[in-house]
Amino acid sequence: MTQVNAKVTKLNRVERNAWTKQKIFDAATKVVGKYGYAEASVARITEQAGVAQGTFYNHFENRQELLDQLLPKIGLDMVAFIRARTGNVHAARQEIERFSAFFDFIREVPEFLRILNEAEFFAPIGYQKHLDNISVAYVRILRRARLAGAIEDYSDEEFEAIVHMLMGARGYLSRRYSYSQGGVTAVPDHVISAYRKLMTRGLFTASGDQDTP
Amino acid sequence: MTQVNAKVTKLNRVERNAWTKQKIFDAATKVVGKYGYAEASVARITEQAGVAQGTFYNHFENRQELLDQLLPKIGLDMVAFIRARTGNVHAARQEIERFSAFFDFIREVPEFLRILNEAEFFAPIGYQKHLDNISVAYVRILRRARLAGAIEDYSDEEFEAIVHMLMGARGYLSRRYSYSQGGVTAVPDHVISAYRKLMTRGLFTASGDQDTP
Amino acid sequence: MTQVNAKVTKLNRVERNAWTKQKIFDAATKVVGKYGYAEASVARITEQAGVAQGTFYNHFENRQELLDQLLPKIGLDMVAFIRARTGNVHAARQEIERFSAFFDFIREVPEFLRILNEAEFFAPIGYQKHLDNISVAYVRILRRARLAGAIEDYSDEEFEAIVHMLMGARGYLSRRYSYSQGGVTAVPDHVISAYRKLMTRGLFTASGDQDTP
Amino acid sequence: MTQVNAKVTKLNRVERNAWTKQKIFDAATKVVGKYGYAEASVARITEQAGVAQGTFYNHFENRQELLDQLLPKIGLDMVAFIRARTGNVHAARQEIERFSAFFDFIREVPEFLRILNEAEFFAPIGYQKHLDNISVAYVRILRRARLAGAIEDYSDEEFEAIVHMLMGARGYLSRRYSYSQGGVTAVPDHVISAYRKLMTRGLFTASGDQDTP
DNA sequence: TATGAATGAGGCTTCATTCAT
DNA sequence: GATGAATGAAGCCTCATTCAT
Repeated sequence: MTQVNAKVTKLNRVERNAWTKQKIFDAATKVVGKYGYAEASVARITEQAGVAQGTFYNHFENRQELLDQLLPKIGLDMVAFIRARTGNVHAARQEIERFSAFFDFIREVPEFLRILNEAEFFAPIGYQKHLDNISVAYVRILRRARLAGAIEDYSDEEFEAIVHMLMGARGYLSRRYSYSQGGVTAVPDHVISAYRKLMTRGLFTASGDQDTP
Repeated sequence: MTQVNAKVTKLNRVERNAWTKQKIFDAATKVVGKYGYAEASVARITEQAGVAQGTFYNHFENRQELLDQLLPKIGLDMVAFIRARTGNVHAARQEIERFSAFFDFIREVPEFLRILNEAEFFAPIGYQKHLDNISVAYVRILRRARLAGAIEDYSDEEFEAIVHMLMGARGYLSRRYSYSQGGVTAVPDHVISAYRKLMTRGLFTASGDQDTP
Repeated sequence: MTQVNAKVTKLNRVERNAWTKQKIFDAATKVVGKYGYAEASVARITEQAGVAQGTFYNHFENRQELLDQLLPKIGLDMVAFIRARTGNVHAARQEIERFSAFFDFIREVPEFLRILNEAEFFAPIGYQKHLDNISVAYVRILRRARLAGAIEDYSDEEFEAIVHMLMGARGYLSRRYSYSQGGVTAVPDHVISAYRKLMTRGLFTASGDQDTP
Repeated sequence: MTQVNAKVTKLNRVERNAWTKQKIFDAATKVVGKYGYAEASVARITEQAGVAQGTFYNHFENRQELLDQLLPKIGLDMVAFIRARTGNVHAARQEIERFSAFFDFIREVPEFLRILNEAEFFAPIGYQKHLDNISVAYVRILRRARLAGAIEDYSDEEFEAIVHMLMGARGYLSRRYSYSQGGVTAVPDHVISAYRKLMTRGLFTASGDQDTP
């Protein structure tokens, strides 16, 4: 929602063009964030943007194209946000920080949650793009941790699975704890601590369970 | 999809009634599984069921009511399925079995995945009911494992968070690995092994990370 | 709403039949009175009567037939009611009494108002029958008053027109003043007095207006 | 039914817009006049208007909104029509003229009758608006007549009641005498004369009836 | 490029009536 | 005669998209 220019002063053709498109983008973010994809009709979006319905089709092939661009765009903002909040500490600590920062971002951009959650079904292309963005970056982080000795005995393939688990858990928890009527609430401490424990010791004690049966 | 009777032999009124409702249920399962809730119009469902559109409203108040009944119904089938596949072994091993059995069930009832995934947005009431069904049972299992000494140092609140994480991870992975055009594929071994490791040792080594900073 | 028998003791075939039909009648009176003809679906009426939908068609050719029987039936109750309230006084006084009694009846049978008012459009056949019932009786009354010298210089044809005017005025006023949420209110005194004046002196003074121009 | 332009020559956007709305209005007038409100489906109206069903909703929020605008619109035409036909004569004579002119208008705009009569139930908002339009004007006329000495001894409250009676009688009579299959017939002379007598002398002779009993 | 009215397919739901039991 | 599930036509409304201005 990078509002380019609150006051239109003197824009050339190209700028006016981009400015209109941006208005539509911002409107879509608000509308989808508030009502969800299903209720995000072109009429509603253009009304919110303050342009005519026809204008929409000068900037997007169709409704779906816009919807599919929404999540990846904001998703990158999220990556930047989380990276900025991650200190230079031990890998396990970093992961907890990322976990927390994720929830902070949701509070910062409340629309994100709904846009993310519903995207899988309403904007599958955009969703896939977002997933790739995130998971590639995440696996890289885990590899680096392994090099540093903070992770042992996980293969690259297993990393990928782990990343998906973490993303899944995260998404799930965010839906469970972060929705609140009107605003977004913090995640309770016990969720954080459970996450830390799971990350550092696993759930079960080793006794009585051997890896190879 | 408990097809009561493939051939109508001689049913009394009550049975015919139930049979019709079941036909609608089965049809809905197929339609939602194939096209998703959003495309599951009453017209499509009744056509698939082989009844008139009006008949639908003799059995359900409205479209939403049916959609909200779909997941909890199949969800209980799933619980039974998983329970039947869980041996009397150490708690950690059991959890892995459950994890695997979940994916087996998806192959058994391929519609379940989509019905589950989309329910959160399209059938929120049914989704909540399903969630409660599952998470209550799950927390009980974890508590028992704690009593048996297989889990240490997790509080009840943390259990709840863990359950949500596990459910989230599971759902996510199922979407990632189980969709295939037309059919459903098995989950790769490295996903299982990654899961086992996460459960039994956590992700990170303890060195360099203290619980209290 | 002549509830034949509160307790069903021992009825033969014919009596049971009449009893069922009466139940449907009473139910229709309540339903139309409360919701209007448009909302008086067969389903609603039979539900209120406590019989199955199919039963309805054992007693009435179709929905319309019932609706058309409703008003004439209650209309005759009204005539009887008004007659019972009309004293043996001068014709003009009698007319005022009838006018008042009409509004009393509405309070006695609150369903009547709606059944009467909407009948013109939803049960035209029944409406016409009711109209004939009433207007024939009314003209007879006026004739008698003319014989007695209480009315002068009105022809039979003009009587008919007057009756229609009186009925029209009455119906209109009843709608204007008698509806109240839930119950029925009395008609204000000034309406009664305006009516009396109109009946006994007309609206305009004679000065300056000759009958023949 | 102010047909702006039978042939579309060269209209700008605003004009085209108004023109379409007018087409829908005219169509609705015809359809309601012919079939009544209950049968005036959006499909029928738009078909008659020669536009798509969806177009309807570009000009009216919903079906009811149009229906509620219909009567007040034509009602004002009627007021103008009647006023144009009312000469500068004695008040009583004027009232007779209005009475006659009302029936003339019905012959001029045959749809009006049905639109007026059914409005009370099918377009209550529009009906109320129309009523207010008319009755306010009517009471004003009566007051002026009282000032001029043409009416004596009626209070303002009684005026209001009288107006309602007159409107009721008029409506009733119009339904009784003006409907004819296909066309509209004139009102018989004896109705007019009965009306005049009622207005100028009342119905009953004074003898034997005192105002205070 | 911006506009916004026009389009028409498609969705959900209601309801009078039929008919097998 | 009573039942009530089944039927299918019809109604209102939404909405993505097109197109003339």
